[in-house]
Amino acid sequence: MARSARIEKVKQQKSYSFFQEVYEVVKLIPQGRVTSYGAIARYLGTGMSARMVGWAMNAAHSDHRVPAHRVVNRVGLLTGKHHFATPRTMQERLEKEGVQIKKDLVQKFTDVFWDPTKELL
DNA sequence: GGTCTGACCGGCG
DNA sequence: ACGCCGGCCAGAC
Repeated sequence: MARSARIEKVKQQKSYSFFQEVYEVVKLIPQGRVTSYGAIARYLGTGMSARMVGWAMNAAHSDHRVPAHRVVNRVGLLTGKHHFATPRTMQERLEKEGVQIKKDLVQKFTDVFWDPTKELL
């Protein structure tokens, strides 16, 4: 097999498993709760690379089984709303689950926050 | 190769 | 919890 083809395969497998790990965690977020990119990153052991979790969400865009709207940034801001069908999709889905939002900010954030490192084993 | 850009985060003021 | 900064790392030029 050609060298470049092998590298491509490794990269695909790497990103595949990383995406899958992220998706599995996101799928476990209960309705009406939210978590943050950094919390997922810590849970997966990727530490400070929370950006990669956000990057993984871009790929999750196609997968409707992944409730990406339940992932916000560390202060409860809906930073990913522009990546949904419309800029209001994310907020509407959350409000339908009972999450209060004002000015793109999740209200009672500490109560609604779901930390995988604490809730999962 | 360098350089820039993010759905980010922790620390500091 | 506002604002800035340095760190993070994959992808696009």
